[in-house]
Amino acid sequence: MSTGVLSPGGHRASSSPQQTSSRPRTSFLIQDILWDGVERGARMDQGGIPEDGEQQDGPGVPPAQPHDANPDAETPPCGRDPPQKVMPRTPRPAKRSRAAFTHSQVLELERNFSRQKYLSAPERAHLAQNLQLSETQVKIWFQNRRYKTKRRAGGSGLEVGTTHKASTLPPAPLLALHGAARCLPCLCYWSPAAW
DNA sequence: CATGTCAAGAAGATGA
DNA sequence: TCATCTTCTTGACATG
Repeated sequence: MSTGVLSPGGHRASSSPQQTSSRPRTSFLIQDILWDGVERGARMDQGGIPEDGEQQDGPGVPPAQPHDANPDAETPPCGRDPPQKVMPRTPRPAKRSRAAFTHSQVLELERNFSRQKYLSAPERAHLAQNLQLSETQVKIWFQNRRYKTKRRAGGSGLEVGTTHKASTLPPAPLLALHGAARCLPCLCYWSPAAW
């Protein structure tokens, strides 16, 4: 990877249909990870979201202190951001938590994504730093975003809405939405169905 | 309660 | 060998 964007063709496992043989989903691994989450459970009460030790990039241990850890996180006007859902406090071993990125974080991510679908390591690092997220989170976010885009747009033309019915949207207007989001505060939660 | 979304986990594939 | 990719699944949440 030199500088610049990783060309999608650079890596990419083409479109090899992976034998989706019933993979033995390993829930235990998650628990394993959350193992120490038990301790974290205490912390979870605070924000509802645990923190994980950041690791360079290693999959497995999710990083970060996203969401509310972001000073940038202005209370979203109408988003689903509010990470502090009054959690009844779970006595049980901390479950896998779902980090909710803040409005501004998502905005920035989206903005970057609309410019480049692939980030180089330096770019990712920079973005992560800017957003106060871990590189892993940024990486995962881009992965998920690409996949989602593909699925949604992918349906475009072909089996639209085989699985989803949200196929009714134009595949691209990320930027357009961004602009709109800036103008319309309530778009902060760009109706998910509209992606 | 059913369904959808999201972030992340995991398996397999690939290029350097 | 490693990092990253794609794809699918899982688990937590949100909403109708």
